[in-house]
Amino acid sequence: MNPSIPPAIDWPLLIRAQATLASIPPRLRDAAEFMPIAARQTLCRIGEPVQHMFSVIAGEVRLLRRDRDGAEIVLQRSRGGFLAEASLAARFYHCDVVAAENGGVLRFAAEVFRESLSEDAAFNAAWMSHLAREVRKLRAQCERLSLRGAAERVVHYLESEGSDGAVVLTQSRKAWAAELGLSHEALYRTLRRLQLDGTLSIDGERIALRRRPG
Amino acid sequence: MNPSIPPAIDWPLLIRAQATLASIPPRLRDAAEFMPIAARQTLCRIGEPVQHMFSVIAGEVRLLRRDRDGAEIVLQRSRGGFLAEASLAARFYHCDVVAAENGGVLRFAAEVFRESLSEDAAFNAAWMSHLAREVRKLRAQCERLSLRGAAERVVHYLESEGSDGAVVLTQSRKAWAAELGLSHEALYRTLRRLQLDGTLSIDGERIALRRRPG
DNA sequence: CGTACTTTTGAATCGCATCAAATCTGGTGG
DNA sequence: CCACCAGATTTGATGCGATTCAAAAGTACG
Repeated sequence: MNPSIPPAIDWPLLIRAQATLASIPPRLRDAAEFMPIAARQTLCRIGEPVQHMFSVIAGEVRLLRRDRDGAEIVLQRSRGGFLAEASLAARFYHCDVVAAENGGVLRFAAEVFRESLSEDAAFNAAWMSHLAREVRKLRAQCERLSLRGAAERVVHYLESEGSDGAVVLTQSRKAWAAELGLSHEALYRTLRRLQLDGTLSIDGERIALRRRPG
Repeated sequence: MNPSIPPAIDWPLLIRAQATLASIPPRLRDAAEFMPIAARQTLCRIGEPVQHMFSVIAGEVRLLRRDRDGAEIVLQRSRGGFLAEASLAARFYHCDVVAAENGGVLRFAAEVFRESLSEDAAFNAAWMSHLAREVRKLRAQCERLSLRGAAERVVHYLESEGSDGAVVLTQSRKAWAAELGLSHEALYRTLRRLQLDGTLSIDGERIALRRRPG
């Protein structure tokens, strides 16, 4: 909510704030740099050699690719924690990494990061389960995009991404529509329809699945 | 191509045959069991406690989930190497694992597998890059499913999964259609159209993107 | 206070899903 | 070896739902 750049950095606070960061070994932590970022700022581009890993501290950062028409496709959104995890094992970035709003990231040298993974068992384990979580999330996303109708995708999203069938959107509905593989008009109409037929309860940014009477 | 069950197992051969298997530590290798599998055989079900990791040696094994209509959604296909990697970090399977054809898998006790990962650095590194590859693959799949038209998905598949724009299908076109999020009829018609307009060259199971004269 | 973007609704169009049905294929058992 | 069967492949007709184009109203931000 506060897009301004922190004047001084409370490291322990920042680092304790996120699960994976909590297990970062001291050596890697000391080698990290805080980087304020502005909306639309590009952190790295597809094809560039991998030199850094990023962890989002504030704001939102996205992994983007573009189709041949130049239309953006969002591959990942992060509002906290690491992103572009797969690039650690690659030589070149396979996506653009772009800030969606003002905020800040921690920047780690890829080389030091890799060394830390092999030296610190706890960090290694945390990273591995982080990757596994990412795999599960992506599988859920693929499953959702395989569904035919707009309504089915919305419900699937609430069931798999929400807690107890409810989510508080952290993005515009337009952006949500893109994530669901729908036009924004289709999403608006679907939400309206699901609200009217009693499937959903919508209160501002909070969208919840109503328990079926059956 | 040979779905019959090997009478005796040439371990070194099998294990050297696959990249990730090559770095399996001796202890884990010795604890592995070869398991012949028949088409449609279920290796594990969603919700069951995770007790084994599987590596496909012959045939094809799939990760499935079902929507509420009971229609299958294929989350992963493997014709060699590990699958359901994310389950290693989980307590319960989050998908069904089912053989698509006759073949065989190696079965590893999950507990021993986890211990080996923490004890053997080379194996750990191989597993990590395996996970990273999976993440990239899934992102490509999501990107593909976000594309509007059938033709665009086919072309994207050839560009991202094929070598130099060409693939040799290892599955039926019907199954491919499901993977692309299309009905099989739509895929047949799209292939036909792309072949006629010169975008594709199709020769049995080999499907290749023709170089544009532009 | 203006500008850019999101949200919302309407109307027309198009592509894909769906249903139907014929042909082809590989594998099974008699 | 052939008849048979299940599933894959292929083509046609139809309808629906999502996209697209258009435009108005609402909202955030400098």
